[in-house]
Amino acid sequence: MSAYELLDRCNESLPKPMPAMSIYRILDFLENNSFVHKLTSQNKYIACEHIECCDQHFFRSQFLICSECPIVREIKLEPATYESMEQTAATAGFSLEGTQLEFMGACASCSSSESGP
Amino acid sequence: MSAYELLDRCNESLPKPMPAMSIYRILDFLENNSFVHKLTSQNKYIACEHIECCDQHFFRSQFLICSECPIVREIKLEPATYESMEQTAATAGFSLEGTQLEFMGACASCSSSESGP
DNA sequence: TTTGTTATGATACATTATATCTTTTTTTGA
DNA sequence: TCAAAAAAAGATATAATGTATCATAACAAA
Repeated sequence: MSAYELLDRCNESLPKPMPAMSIYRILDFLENNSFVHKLTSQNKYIACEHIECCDQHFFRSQFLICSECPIVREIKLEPATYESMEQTAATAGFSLEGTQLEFMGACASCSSSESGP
Repeated sequence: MSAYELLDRCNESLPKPMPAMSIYRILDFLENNSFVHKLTSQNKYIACEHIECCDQHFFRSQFLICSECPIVREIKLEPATYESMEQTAATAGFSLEGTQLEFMGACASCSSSESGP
């Protein structure tokens, strides 16, 4: 959901309205600690899908974003795939620090219902 | 540059100010035809780096974005790399339609001057 | 020419994000 | 312990980015 959707959601259950700034500060913290990721192509934020599986995010993610429904999957990127992209970057003289890998497409249920009966 | 930076640039050499809407319409057209790409993590637009090398964009790009200077490189993604990501997506039931692959890091000249003498 | 369609102009507005200043809380170290 | 400093949170305003909408103009087809 977007920062302001989140804000509205919070305000439903809060006695006083929360300022937008707070949401952004909280999101900053959560992002820096990999509890939340930002989908930059959507300006939306999602909870880390691997938040329970390990203490820290030692891997890179690729995000699969369904164009027809709100589903987003966060998939661990294959190390070999990452390395190949890193290698390509190195060839251009770039040293990689971070990635933002977003894929648009149709999720399992949307792509089946689309071509369905 | 951002849409509004572009707007300002246009307005410097135009008799009448151009409305923002026009910039976005023009950018839409250019994007749809792969003359321009949007860097969603920056909300900025760049001219396609391969605009002269072929009639159409039959490849995917990865963007290398320098964190310290305005340099952005658009690199053709290795087909094998793309296929491996596509395969990972397929395993999760996703059919891929588009990608947005952005890499943050330091360009050749910034990474050398950083650790320099 | 008239009619329908598509593109542009213009304005307002919605959405997303940050700057900044104040107040509160926490830390710290004499 | 408690005052000073530092960090976090609250509050407000505003900047930056992007879209909706309606009127007008250009263009194409009948």
